[in-house]
Amino acid sequence: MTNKYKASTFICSEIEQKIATGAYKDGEKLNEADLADEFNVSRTPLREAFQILEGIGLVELIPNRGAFVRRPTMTRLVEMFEFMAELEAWCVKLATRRLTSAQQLYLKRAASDCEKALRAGKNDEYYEANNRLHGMIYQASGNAVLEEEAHRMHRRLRPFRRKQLDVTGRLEKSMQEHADILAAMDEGDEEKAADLMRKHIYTLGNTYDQYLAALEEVPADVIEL
Amino acid sequence: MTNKYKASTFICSEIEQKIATGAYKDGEKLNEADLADEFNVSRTPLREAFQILEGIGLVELIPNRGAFVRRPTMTRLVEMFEFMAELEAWCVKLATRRLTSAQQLYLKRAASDCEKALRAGKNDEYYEANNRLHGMIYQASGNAVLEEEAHRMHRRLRPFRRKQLDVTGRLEKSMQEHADILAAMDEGDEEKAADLMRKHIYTLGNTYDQYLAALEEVPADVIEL
DNA sequence: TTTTATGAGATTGTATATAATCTGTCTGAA
DNA sequence: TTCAGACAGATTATATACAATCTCATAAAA
Repeated sequence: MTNKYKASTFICSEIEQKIATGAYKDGEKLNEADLADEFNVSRTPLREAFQILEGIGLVELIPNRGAFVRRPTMTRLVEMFEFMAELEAWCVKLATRRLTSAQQLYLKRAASDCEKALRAGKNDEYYEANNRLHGMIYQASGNAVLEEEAHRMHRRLRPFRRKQLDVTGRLEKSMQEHADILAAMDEGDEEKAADLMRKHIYTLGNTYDQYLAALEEVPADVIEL
Repeated sequence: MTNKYKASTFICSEIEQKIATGAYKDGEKLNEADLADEFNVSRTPLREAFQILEGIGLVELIPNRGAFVRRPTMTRLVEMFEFMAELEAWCVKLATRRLTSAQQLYLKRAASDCEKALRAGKNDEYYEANNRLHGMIYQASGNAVLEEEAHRMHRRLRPFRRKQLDVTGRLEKSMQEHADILAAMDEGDEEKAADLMRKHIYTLGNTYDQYLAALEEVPADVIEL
């Protein structure tokens, strides 16, 4: 392995990508020996990667049978976004009640960083600032379990996102949505804030649906929110 | 291993129990070689068990450092119940809209089985029927991702439950709550049904809190709902 | 023909061996 | 003393060896 990280981590993200892009088809069996060969590692780290992938839901592990690709269908992907939307809406609702002034400041800075990055056309920075914004909302919910689950779900959706492309000015709209959510939080209107967040996240699923419903295969990724 | 199952599965539930009961203390390091010795297996299935436990959140895996017990604090346990309550409330809300008559029938039967088991004092049967009831509500939500996450969270809470004991007639109250939830669903009042379910689950956390807040240590388990 | 046995080959599960990394202690220089 | 470097022991990560299980084709029996 050229990478300094644990081999299993690397392998995991590689396979994750291959499943997301469709290089590995749904239901396909992943043979340990073959893949170990392909990645130039032994079966041990590979099996570890399988277990992680099972946790992400991209692989099904059947005892004494092996690992099988479980690629989300269009329907399932929409359900994942629906679930994520609800989680984030709940985070916002709780955060609105419990937000400290320090957290509030942090959120505004993250939002402003998003805007700067967008104007500068720096997608990586936008991505990072956006993560900071959402991450702080998870944290500000004050429920550490909810926070973790939100992060986990976000991570599960990651391979189905696209960092690079801004389709139909979605990013511009996202900026406005961020602002609206923060405004509603400032007003202390938790229902409104939650509702806006739900739509903000769920729009992704819909946009996705709208563009790609006709396609048989689930495409590789989704625009970033 | 005397068991016919995969060793890792067995080991996993053993360690799970030991963490829940406090035999392994929070933050304690789990040494691979020692535990392998203790369970009379090699380190391989043990490492697998660690990974599963990490997914359940009972262990933290630090690369090149090892596995460390992460036993939920009282606060965290309450947060877990809070999260579960919200998940189930959402399930009920969606289920109320989408319930088929077959599913409705299934629910009523499960509820009635709960009652029979309770009267007969058969705790195992109550447990099973109760699971059927809740499981069907997850399924009837129509969102497979939500359904899975509800099951996952239920499983995570399992080691902290107690199947045997009915404290302060909690089970009797649970029966009534089941009936009320189903009634609200029949009426098509999704908000009411969701609210009742939220309280039904969350009561556990509160009951727990009420009884055991004074204790320093998180006790082994919680009454069944 | 259909069904059940059986065995070889393939594949997964577990054990063990080797490599890489960490931890803590010691030394010696500033 | 205090701190960087280095070495030894311990521990984890990975590779390989061995055991258990499954798959599937073949063949014998109903």
